[in-house]
Amino acid sequence: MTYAEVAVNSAVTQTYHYHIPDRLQNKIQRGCLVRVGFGTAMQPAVVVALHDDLPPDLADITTKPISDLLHPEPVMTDAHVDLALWMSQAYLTSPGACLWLMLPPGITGKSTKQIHLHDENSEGRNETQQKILGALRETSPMTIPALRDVAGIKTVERVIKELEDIGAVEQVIVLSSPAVSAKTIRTVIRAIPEDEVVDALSQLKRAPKQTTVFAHIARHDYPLDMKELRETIDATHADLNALERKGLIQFGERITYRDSLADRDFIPTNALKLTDEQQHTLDKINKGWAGTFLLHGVTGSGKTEVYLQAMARVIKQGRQAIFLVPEIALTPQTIRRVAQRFPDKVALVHGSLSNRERYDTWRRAREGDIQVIVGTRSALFTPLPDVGLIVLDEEHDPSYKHSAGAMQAPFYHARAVAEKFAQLNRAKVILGSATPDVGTYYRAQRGTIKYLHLPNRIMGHRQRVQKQAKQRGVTLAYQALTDDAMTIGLPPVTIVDMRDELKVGNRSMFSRDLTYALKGVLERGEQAILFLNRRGQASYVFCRDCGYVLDCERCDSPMTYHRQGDMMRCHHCNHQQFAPDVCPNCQSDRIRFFGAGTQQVEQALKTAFPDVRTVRWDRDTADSPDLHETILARFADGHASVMVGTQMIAKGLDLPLVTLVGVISADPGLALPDFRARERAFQILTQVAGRAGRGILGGQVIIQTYQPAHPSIVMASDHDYEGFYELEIASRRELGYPPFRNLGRILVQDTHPIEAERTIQRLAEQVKHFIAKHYLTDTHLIGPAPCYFSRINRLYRWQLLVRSSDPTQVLQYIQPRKGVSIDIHPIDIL
DNA sequence: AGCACGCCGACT
DNA sequence: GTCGGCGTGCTC
Repeated sequence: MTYAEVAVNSAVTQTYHYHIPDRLQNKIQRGCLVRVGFGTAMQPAVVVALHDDLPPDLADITTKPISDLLHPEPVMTDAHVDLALWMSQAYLTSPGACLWLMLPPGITGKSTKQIHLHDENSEGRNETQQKILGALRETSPMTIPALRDVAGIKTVERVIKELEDIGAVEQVIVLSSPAVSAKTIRTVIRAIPEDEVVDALSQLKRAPKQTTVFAHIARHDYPLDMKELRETIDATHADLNALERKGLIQFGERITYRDSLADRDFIPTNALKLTDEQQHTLDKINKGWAGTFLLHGVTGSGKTEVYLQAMARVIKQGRQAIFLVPEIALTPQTIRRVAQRFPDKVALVHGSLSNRERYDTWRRAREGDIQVIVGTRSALFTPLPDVGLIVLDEEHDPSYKHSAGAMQAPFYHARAVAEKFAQLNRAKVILGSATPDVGTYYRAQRGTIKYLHLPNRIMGHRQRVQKQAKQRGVTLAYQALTDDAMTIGLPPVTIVDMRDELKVGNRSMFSRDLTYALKGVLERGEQAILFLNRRGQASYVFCRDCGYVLDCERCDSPMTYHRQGDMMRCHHCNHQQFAPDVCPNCQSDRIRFFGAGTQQVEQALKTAFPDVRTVRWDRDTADSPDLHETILARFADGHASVMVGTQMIAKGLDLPLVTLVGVISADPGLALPDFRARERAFQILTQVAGRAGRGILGGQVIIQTYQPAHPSIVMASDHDYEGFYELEIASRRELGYPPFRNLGRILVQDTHPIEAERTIQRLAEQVKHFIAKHYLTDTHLIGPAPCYFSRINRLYRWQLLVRSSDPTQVLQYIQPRKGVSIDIHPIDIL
């Protein structure tokens, strides 16, 4: 093994070959972190393969040596290297960017270049040179960007090169040391055998303080933390140093981990008794088949208990499990549920951990100290040695996809990556949802993945339920599923046609039905949730009298209103027309409508019911896990009786006192120019509906809409997943959308509108050329057009969608460039 | 990401 | 002619 093939951490798409110097022979393995000279710089790199010989096309190249081994052991397993290389191909991203997903930030340090003043007396030959030398006489060394500011020109590197040639300056490349490392704690331990302790104590008589300290230390035969000794028995440095000098104690170090769960107490729980249905499901998962399962279970059907027991089994086999949840579902409730079942074996991984916490979790996982990871999509890359099971709860959730707006490739989907990783590890994947992604359900129908169904809602165990019922004086109307568990029907859903409300002169945002129901809830001292679908609140136009939505005549997708010029625009094909003054369908002039936010709903509620206590739960009021907990606790404790919120209230909350869920307006999300809009709307409405009536009090759901016949609304109100699926899959088949054809998206983001458009047009030409050259008759382009959200963060956005059996093939030659993102299988096309 | 190379327009 | 700006392509 004399050559190592490595990937550096930059935008380069290739890997490079280096020879292994003698001193590193047998030390370099696949997955090792090394340092190499790359171009003129020093770069950290990961070894992806070892070779006896160079590949033929490199035969006449003189290789550079591997400069250093940065970590004595490989920093990732074979499976992780394989996964990264697969992602690199599947998502058209450099191998380096994929490999670095598996490393904690800061582990490698950064390669920086510093310019030192070498000869004090040298003179610049022109103004620019003089400026640079002047600055360096003030402070040396300086970095290139700093000198660029000083000189006021962009190509400062050239001038520095000239100055280097005349010996005035010197360039030094530094690979800074890692920004994170293990934190150690100083410890002390008794240094003499136990039977000599009494003797030693008697010799310490003249030093009473030392006697106490040593007596304390001597009682333990394991290392004690110095800091703790100082706090508990008031031991000083002097005392300890003296004892050490006398050879009575020994100093040591212990690595400590910053554990984001450390200061929370979890009361261990045992596995719950499964219903027959759950048991059958678990048995199927535990059987031989290594692959993917779809666990389709309505809200409250006990999916989580199945996950936990499947995880327990894997852990018993000495392997590890990963439990992924959507971003907004990473609530204390969820974490507690898992952490209580596997005490001291769980770590939490998500995007807002500090670098230290991330590094420590990474280390602990590598060392086999962690059996279960709970976290969001990036938790997939935790370096567990032998993953046996990956669970994706709410697998349809869009936060599993890292979307292109984020700029940081690869734009992967955690579901696809989890399945690939499981395949490499011979592990299983459980995809759980009450409303599976249409593509996932399609695969289950075709038998590519195994389908498991939990159709019944469990209310709780008979004894607990009966006790509750007695306390509240409620008669039970539920049937027993087994001896222990009772099931409960899904709550009845009423669809309210808001056009009728207008006809009778009700212009408030609450229909008569919803007002009446709220009144009842408040009188009985129960609780209600009011849900507002704010996705796509951006200005679309529809008729408040007949529900008509203006669609593009070419694309059949809703058009967007732009205040500038009073224009309607299609964000698929860029077709424009004037905004109508009257509804083309019913001639009403009430055709513009812009929806309300949570504050307005809260206001309206207080106007209607002056005494009501409310909480608002949306991204504005809760942007950290702690705030989530506070808001939730306020509601769960009964301090408020109505919760007003957006998307996030739809997720896994178990609030038994909630007997009414009101959807203020189901319409906004339906009008988005996104082929997944119907699916998203169905999912969110179904989930919201599932929030009501989880306790003994029963419950009801009221959905307000201007489109009462819309399939997403009707099917959600019937809790009819299969019905919705049949309709949706037929439409996808007809229009050639996933899962029948695949999408690729080129997104251009630029501070300059014209520049953005020019770039996308140029890229579109390249793609068209490629399609023509290869006679790709099954490939179609949608756009280029401005994105629905045409400007985000001061960046103008244009996109081109490629619809094809293999978008990766079509887009593989697009040059990676700043501001251009390629997203394979995008979920976000707005 | 850097950095070299090469083309091009502006200025002396 | 020369200098600096800018686009393109390469780094084992």
